[in-house]
Amino acid sequence: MNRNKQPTITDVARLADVSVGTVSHVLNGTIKVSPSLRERVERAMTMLGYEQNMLAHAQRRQRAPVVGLSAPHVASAYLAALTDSFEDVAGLRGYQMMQVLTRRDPQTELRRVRELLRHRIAGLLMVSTFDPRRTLDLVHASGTPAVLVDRPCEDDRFDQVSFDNRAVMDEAVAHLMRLGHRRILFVVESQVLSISRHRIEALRARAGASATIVMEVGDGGEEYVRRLTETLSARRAPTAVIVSNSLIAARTLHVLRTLHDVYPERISLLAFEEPEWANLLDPGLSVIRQPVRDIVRVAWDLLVRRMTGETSPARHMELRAELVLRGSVRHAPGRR
Amino acid sequence: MNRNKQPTITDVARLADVSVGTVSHVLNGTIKVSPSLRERVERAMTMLGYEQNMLAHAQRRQRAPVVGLSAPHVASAYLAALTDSFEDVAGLRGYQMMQVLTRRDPQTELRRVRELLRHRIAGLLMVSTFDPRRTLDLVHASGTPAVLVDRPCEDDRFDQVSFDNRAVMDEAVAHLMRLGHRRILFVVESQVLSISRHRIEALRARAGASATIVMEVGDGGEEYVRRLTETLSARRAPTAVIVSNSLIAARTLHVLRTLHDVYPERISLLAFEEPEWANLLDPGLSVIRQPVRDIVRVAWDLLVRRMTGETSPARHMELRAELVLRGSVRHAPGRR
DNA sequence: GGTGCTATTTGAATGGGTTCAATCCGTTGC
DNA sequence: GCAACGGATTGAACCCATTCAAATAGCACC
Repeated sequence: MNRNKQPTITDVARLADVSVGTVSHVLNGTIKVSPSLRERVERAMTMLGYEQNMLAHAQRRQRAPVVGLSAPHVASAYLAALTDSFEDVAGLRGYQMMQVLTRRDPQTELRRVRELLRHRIAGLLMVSTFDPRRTLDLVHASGTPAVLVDRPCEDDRFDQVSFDNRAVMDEAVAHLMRLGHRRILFVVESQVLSISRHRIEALRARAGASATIVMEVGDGGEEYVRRLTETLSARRAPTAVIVSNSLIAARTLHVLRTLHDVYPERISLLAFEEPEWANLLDPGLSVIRQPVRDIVRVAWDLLVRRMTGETSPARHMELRAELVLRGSVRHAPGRR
Repeated sequence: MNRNKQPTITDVARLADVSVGTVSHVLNGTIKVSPSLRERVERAMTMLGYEQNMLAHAQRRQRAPVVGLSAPHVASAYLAALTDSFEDVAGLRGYQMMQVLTRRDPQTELRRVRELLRHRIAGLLMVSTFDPRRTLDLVHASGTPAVLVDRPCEDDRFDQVSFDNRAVMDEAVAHLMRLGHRRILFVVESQVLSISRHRIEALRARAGASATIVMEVGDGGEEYVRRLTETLSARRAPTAVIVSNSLIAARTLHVLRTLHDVYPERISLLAFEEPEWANLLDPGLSVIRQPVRDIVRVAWDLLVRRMTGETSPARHMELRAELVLRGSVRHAPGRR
């Protein structure tokens, strides 16, 4: 393994017989350099196999050409797509992506984001935990531009982009009610998550509190299977289930299929997020589709604005999500 | 936005009335500091809200506490899980993860990995493209420790960890043949990928070249749907299809279901990778399961060894993959 | 040839840490 | 009481870039 010292800007300058300043200017296009010198410098760089040291670069500039991404995990199709999009757009603009995972835990989020900030990243995208306050204080104190994505938060210090969960939930519930559903179960990861609260509000506002059950299930482990089975076997069981992500959707489908003769005839299923397999099932899974590339694009625009020094008041943007109906949503039993 | 200068180690030293050296030693545990001084320093740090500047730290040490991950994308369940595991294990050891995506293109890989290396990362995990040679030369020249994951490569300069694709493919094909299958279609992303070559070798060795068809389909777009439909509708159509990843599996399932009365009775399906939905389908999807956490753990161990200066010859480790049979694999039609 | 411009080029100061040789100081042994 | 020792502490040099004030070069015009 060749651990020889790599050439520095000084080596390049010596070989090209120019000052280090000139080399730096060629490297960064800081000021105009005459074609002849530029060429000499570039030749020297390729001869030596010189690679700019971004640590020194960033150290001097006080910001690394790196953007951070903090998210709960990357296991869900939704967050994987978000990560993918972000890397794509950041890479195109010459930024690297440094990613931390919060495992849904505010403490972990605080610790990992603190570590990120120590690297003097130029900007940060956060898909926050249910309680990001201390983390946000830290980010704010550091002066690092940040945009909160997907999960709105009572905080007017940061730009935010999210989906209009209330509107799409209202649309979905209205549709279920038109189909005759009068008892709706909503399964959420966590009630304290802002998006869950908004969805629950919309659900209750449209269907009435007495017609709804909310079940909180974390990541939907074995315990969930038991509770769901019980709830769906009760005498006045729900006729429609809405789940808040695709991981829970998978678990729920499993349960629905073990119960005898209920799915999809007697119980309808609708999921937030659109996993790749939604359309492979029979019946197809009805979903609420959230356009990931759009949210990343909007968030990136906001982030770039802040990174280039814009200081206008924080904005909160909401994008529309889309209700995609497939065979998993049917008329309530006894109707039509 | 508070863009005031953050406190430096000098500020801390002044406030605690010690030298900067002492503060640095408290920060990094470089040498022993007496409890009384240590406490004074720590108090000063919290008073000022000091956060270590990792750029300066890394610049002096010539290595950032950052590990790189280069992978084709994160859209597949397999690569998402790999990313997740890597972030987990790296985070536990105080490293940040900087990720680049190669989009399956050697040029992009070269460019993005070069950018990574400029950040003087301490180590690199690569899930390489089909032709990583120039990238590997660059990595080698930089002296950065690296481990090649999942996709073996003719290169004895780097440690490698992969699954034993030949063995598991042999096991799978042997099983299909016992069930009477004599014409097997193998659908791969790209034939030039080393894992594809190994799988194809094992397939042909076991089933005979004349009994196998290999179809190359990239990411399995519309074109693939057409070609697959055609192949499966031919007079002597294959009775078993093996696909090399879960994205292609999804597409393939779709096609199988549009064809009339063939799946799963007349055509069996087996997929490399285990997507979360494998067991949700009816029939369940048979898969070749590749334990992701294991491969990351092994790779990390190797990487740490190199990062701490071990110079033994490069090792090539192979892990066993596991054949998981479900309803999608049946007897060939006419048999039993 | 000299003057006055402008466009390039230079190089020393700088960023915020780490590190190591030198210093300091308290003990121990005689 | 003094020398030798060893552990704790110090602070100047260094890492490799960027940047800006100052020097220089090139050119047109008289």
